[in-house]
Amino acid sequence: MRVVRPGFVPDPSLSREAMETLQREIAETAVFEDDLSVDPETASSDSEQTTLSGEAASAPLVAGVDQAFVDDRAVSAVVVTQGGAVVERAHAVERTEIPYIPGLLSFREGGAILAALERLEHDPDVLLVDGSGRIHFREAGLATHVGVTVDVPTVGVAKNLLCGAPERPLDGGFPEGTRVPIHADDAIETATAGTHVGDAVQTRQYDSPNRHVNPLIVSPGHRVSAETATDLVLATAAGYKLPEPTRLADRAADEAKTEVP
DNA sequence: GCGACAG
DNA sequence: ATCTTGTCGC
Repeated sequence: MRVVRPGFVPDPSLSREAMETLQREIAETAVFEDDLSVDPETASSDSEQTTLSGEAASAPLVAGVDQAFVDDRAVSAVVVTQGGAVVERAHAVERTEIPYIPGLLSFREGGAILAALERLEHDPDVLLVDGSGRIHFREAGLATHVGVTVDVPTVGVAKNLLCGAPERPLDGGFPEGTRVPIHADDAIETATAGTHVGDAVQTRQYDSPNRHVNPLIVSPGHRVSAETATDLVLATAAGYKLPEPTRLADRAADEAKTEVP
């Protein structure tokens, strides 16, 4: 897949000020409503499906994107899946020009991700990106930045909350399938306080008391609503905390990392 | 000045 | 994210 909005390609040489200005522009362009060809119910694990009319329908292409690092190099891996099966894998290695700065992650990792996406022969119907989407100070997290730049539906899947107010405390975890709404707070300067910007999602939980799994933080990246973003994550999770496409991309990045000079 | 902060 | 063995718990 290709860049559709060249002006949004993350440029690490920009000043912090310019980066933030670009993010506000990206947020205005982003669509936090459903505009995708994926039905979460058919996104899970049985590859070929059948429609009500008996027509053969192929499951949507759901891709996972994740990065690994080796010194000043970022390795971005993309794994495209369809009904749980791997359709294609691609990865790219790019130098990181700036350090990790909360709120500006896309300017550090975005370039490598776009490079990996451009090597894909199949265009995913939706991308699960590691990190935040709309749950961001200017509603332009990594998932949103990437989604808007290539104009593909994206979902942000993070392990920690960047900002925003959970409807209930997230400590201790919840039963599997639980979703706790996260609302915009003062830290999210571009949204009206109270706006539903994402969910804490419990994709997995231990049976007994003592130990517990923390929920994932899911938010819309682009062309996906908060509800659908969570539906997709729950539908593609298969017994583990991370959704399958993300887990696959995770280890693909680690493998690729091994072969980096 | 203090706090808060994805990967 | 990354550096890393054992260890606690199911």
